[in-house]
Amino acid sequence: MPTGDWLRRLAADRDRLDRGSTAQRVADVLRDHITEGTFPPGTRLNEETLRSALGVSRNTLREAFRLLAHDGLLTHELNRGVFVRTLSVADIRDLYLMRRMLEGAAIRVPVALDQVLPQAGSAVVAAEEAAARGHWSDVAAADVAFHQALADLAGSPRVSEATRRLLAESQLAFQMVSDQMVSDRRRLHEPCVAANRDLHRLLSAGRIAEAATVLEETLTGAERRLLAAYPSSLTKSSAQAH
Amino acid sequence: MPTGDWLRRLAADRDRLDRGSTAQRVADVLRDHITEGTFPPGTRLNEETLRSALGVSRNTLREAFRLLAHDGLLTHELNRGVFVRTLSVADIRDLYLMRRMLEGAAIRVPVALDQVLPQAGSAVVAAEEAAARGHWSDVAAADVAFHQALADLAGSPRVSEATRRLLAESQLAFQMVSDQMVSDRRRLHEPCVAANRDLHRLLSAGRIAEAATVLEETLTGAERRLLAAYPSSLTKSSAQAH
DNA sequence: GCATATTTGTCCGTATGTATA
DNA sequence: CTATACATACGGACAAATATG
Repeated sequence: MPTGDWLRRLAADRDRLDRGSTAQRVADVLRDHITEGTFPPGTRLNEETLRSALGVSRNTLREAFRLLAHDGLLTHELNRGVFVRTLSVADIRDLYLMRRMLEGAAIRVPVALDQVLPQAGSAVVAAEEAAARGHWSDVAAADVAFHQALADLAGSPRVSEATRRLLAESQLAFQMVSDQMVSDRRRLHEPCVAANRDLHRLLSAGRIAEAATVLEETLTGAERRLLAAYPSSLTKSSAQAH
Repeated sequence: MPTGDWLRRLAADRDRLDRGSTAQRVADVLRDHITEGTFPPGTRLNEETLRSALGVSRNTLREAFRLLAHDGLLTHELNRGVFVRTLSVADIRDLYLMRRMLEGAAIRVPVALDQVLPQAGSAVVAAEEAAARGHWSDVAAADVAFHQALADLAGSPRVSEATRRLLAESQLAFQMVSDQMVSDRRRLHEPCVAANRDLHRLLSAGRIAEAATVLEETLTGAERRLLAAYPSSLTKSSAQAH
């Protein structure tokens, strides 16, 4: 692992560790850095380096690793350590297959429609505002919130939790293909804004069957854009360390 | 925790720890004992007792606990230890809601039909034979294998893995209501045998829409039987320890 | 309510096995 | 093949929380 700029930022995150369960907070800090591209997919996370940078014990750090591995953001390789998850083409297809299953089923059984639909509406507005300003990573975050709200419609803790993990992995997929380039991120996220607006409108009107169709097309479109951007990023293999 | 008959059986399992990652193997041993009712839901698992019985270190045992908590079989309570998961009525409803979503979607997109359908057939035969002999716990195991095969039809690692966890939790639900009584277990599991046979026949014939309907009814029926048996088991609170 | 014993949470140091240079 | 680096597993220690009398 290269001792770069992120080491300073990790040290600055040490004050965030003051509240809550230690391992959980460490996991939160690392999760942010992973989804924001500080640690690109394929990066190996060194135990000792992170331990001293964060000022926690090995057991605590390993517990945080386990939490993130549970979310699919890290992979444990026996006797080799933990790595930021790299997604294959098959992974991306699988990811979106399961998202279509869960989110599609959730909007067809909208038990918690009244409670959750406003949240979806807020996410749509947030995405539109961020898109107008060209803040594409904020658009991505709002898109995540929107699709989480769709899954929450089922009123099922397990469906919501499973979707939370799938969405975290989806962000990983964007990290793999975007390389933080503005043009890439715009091309990937811009189409979602209008689609989510349509979806919210259809759901508000109770036109569930049409909403299901739009959702299916939206997710399939996002999958297609990811896969189209994928091959180019295979050549530049992700940065390793130490 | 009472030092009962299970202590001997745990000691006998020590040789199973010879292959694979230690914590993973410990988790496998404990998982079997939980799903087979050695440790009923609500039981507190004592670290020191299990550690000495299995002959592993505390850290390794705690790692195994984390793996099982990840599968939803154990729950961690701060400074109180780990307990075998107890499922509420809401949990059981949620469990079967998500199973209907995933298995239902899987049989509608039977990508891996040729590879997986034979396994489903074997599970049907095994269930029929076990039912003829009155081995209801074997019927339950075959039913689990059958529904796992249904989920595997999607050809999706994530759907298969999620279903694996849901099925483990479902077994927990049966543990909560059955109390190992033969009449109870028969009433719970017997209806599944013929239904699974029907399902397999319909899938083999490519009659997917009908299969989806039967699957929906089967899962809803199992859920209904579990919930009907649930209230009576609330009075006799689950056995605690020490 | 209080004091005691037990149990868990956290951390350290070390030995061993494995992968990599 | 040797050497180095690293993860795994073990045992021990102490503080904090809980359970027991």
